[in-house]
Amino acid sequence: MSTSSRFAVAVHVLTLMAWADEEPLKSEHVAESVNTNPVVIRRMLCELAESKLVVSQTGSMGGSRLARQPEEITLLDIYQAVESRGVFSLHRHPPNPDCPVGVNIGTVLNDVLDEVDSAVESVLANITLREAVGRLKPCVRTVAAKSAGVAGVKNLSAGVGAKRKNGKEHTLAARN
Amino acid sequence: MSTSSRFAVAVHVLTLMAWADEEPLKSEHVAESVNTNPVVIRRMLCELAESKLVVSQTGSMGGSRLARQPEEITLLDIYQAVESRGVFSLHRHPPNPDCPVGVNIGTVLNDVLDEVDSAVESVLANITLREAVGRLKPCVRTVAAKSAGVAGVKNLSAGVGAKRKNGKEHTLAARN
DNA sequence: TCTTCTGTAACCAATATAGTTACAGTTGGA
DNA sequence: TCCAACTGTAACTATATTGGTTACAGAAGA
Repeated sequence: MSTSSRFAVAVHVLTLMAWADEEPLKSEHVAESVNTNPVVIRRMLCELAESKLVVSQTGSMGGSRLARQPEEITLLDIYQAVESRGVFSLHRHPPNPDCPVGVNIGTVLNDVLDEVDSAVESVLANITLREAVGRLKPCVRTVAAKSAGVAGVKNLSAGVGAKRKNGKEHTLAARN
Repeated sequence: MSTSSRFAVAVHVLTLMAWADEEPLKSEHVAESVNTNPVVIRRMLCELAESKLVVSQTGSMGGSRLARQPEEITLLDIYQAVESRGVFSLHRHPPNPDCPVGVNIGTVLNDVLDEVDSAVESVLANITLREAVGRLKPCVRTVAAKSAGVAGVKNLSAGVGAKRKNGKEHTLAARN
C-alpha cells in the first residue's frame, strides 16, 4: 500500500543515533548505513529536527544526535514526524453527490479510516526507541559505532530481503 | 502515506451492490457513482471476483452483484482483495550489511510492521459490509438504486472534501 | 582563512495509480 | 441469425509521490 520507506528510514536513522549514544553522527555516515544519499538523510533530519527528535550542528565537527533519551521517543513520535497522511486515502476525485451512496460514503469511510489510524498509532505509541534498540541482536554490540564512523563500508550487496508472515512485500528487489 | 484510493473505491463499489440488493449493476453505472472511468471499475471488479466477493455476468443484461450476503463480507476481505502490501514498506534498497544497525534493523522493523498490520486487520475484520451500509444516512434510502441505475447524474462537482480529526489529508483537491 | 560540516534548491529518475481508447468475446433478444 | 449491450483486457498516457543527484550558500572549528 505504501510506496514510501520514510518511516523505516527514520527509525533506522534514530536507532543509529541511539546506538551512537551522545556522539553526533554525520549525514554521510548515516547515509552509508541506510545505503542512500546524504542529502536524503539531511532532508529527513530536518523534519526530525522540526519535531524536536534530533538536534543538528552545522560547521566543521558538526552532525546530528538525539534531542531526548531513547526511552522518551516512541515510534509514534517518529511516524508523526515523517508521515503526513493516514494509512489510507479516500477517493482521488469526489464521488457523485447525486448518488445516495456516493454522497455519504465519504463520511462512512472517514470513520473507518480514523479507527484504522488510531489502531496503528496505539501500536506505535507503545514501542520506544530504546526498546527498538534492545531488539537489535546484542551479539553485534562489540562493533558499536565510534567516532571513526558507523561501520567500515566495503560492499553494499545482499541485505534485508525477507518477506513477512503474511506474504506481503515490504522490500523491493536488491539493487541491480 | 498511501497514494492509493483502491480500498476506498472497493468499499464504495461493494456498498453500492449491497444497496442494490440482488440487482446486477453495470460498470458504467458504478463508475458514475464513484466518479471515474468504467474500465477502472471493471479492473477492480475482476480483482474482487478473484477473491469471490462479487460475481459478474458478461453479455447483454450482464453486470456484477455480491457473491455473498453483506453480513458475510468484512472490510478485511475487501482490503485483502485490493491491497497487495502492508501499511508500510521497508527500505527501498537494503541497508549496509557491514553496519551493526543496518544488518539487523530489518528484522526489528519487520516485527513492528507485522504488529501494525495485525492491528489494522483486526479493526477491518470487525466491520461487515452490512454495517458499513447501515452507517450511510438512512434519510436517503427513499431514492435507493433501482433497475434504471444508481442515480441520475447531472453534475460531478463538490463532494467529500472534509479533513479527518487528526488533520491528515485523505482527499485530494477537487477536480479542476 | 581554510576545511568540514549542514541546509536547501533544482532537477531527474523510478514507481505506482488512475484515466482513456480500443477491441475481442459473451449473452439475450428481435 | 444477427444485433445491441455488456464484460474482460491490452496498450498507452497522465499524474503524483518518493528517492537520488548535483550544486552551492552559510556555519563553525582549527
